[in-house]
Amino acid sequence: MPDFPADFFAAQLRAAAVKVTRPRLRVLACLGRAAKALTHAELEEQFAAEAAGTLDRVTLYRVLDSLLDCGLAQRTLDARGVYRFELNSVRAAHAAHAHFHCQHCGGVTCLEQMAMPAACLPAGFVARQIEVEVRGLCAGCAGGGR
Amino acid sequence: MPDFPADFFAAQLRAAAVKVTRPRLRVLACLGRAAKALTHAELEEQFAAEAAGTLDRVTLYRVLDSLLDCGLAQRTLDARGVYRFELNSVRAAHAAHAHFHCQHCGGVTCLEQMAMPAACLPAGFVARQIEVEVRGLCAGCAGGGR
DNA sequence: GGCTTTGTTGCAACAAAGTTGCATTTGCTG
DNA sequence: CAGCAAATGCAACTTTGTTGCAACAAAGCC
Repeated sequence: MPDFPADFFAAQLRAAAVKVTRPRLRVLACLGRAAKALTHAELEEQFAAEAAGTLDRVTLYRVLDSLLDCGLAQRTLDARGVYRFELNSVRAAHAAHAHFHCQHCGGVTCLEQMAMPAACLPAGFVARQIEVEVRGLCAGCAGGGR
Repeated sequence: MPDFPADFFAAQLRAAAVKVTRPRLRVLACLGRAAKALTHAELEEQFAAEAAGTLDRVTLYRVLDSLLDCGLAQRTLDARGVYRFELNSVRAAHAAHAHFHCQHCGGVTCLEQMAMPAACLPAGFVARQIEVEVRGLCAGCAGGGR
């Protein structure tokens, strides 16, 4: 995860013609610090632990929406059907390789060595990202469990 | 979509050592009839329209769970993060090719001509299915909108 | 710097999707 | 056909996400 300079996020917000507010900066900082994409609930927890105090549920949803709108963050669904939010810059690195999803323990493993297919689309279609997910059993669950 | 013989589903349930009940048969018949994977809400609607009368929300959830357990159905998340249920036999055909997901209109297109990658896993991992999703803009949205 | 405007925040209430507990009914087995 | 375990239906609840609205604050203007 890259380390972000102090005023980095504020500059990004200004560049996107979006107001620079404390909640937005807090969310960006938190997402920048996180190793993984976070759910709304996880973000809320983080803020509750911070000295700056809790952040309203709805505000958090709306902040995240605004970050999606201006292209700073992206949203994906996890295995439970819950949205996870991630800085776009961080996400780009993860889109580049396949992921393994264990159907038993739910764990996710990066498959960096696996070849990604080339997009082969009908005329007029534009590809922005390709996601490959392999499902099955991880070493731990295949050996012992189920 | 294949056409299922009269007693087909009952036989499948018996084979899976699961009790043959009216709700389960209704759900299987409905899924067998459907062209696409259905959500819980869509199934409920279908049943409300049927002469046999409505099916309890919770019962429907539990019936679907039991069908997942015994391997007759599968569950995936749609773009909204809602579960969609599908007969396993129908689904197998769809897992074999990549899908295109339009980020603008939300439409899904089958990419039958696109090559699927081979799974390349760490030792001990077992692959059961590979899913490839290309995201971007479909012909309609790339041309006109956004 | 103070003022205005417009977008943002926080609160309350709501909606959709899914889960849990429990009493009753139903399918299967002997 | 009697008994039992499993399945059903009902009510209540949890989690996740959304909408409406009044109070507030950031950015621009004088």
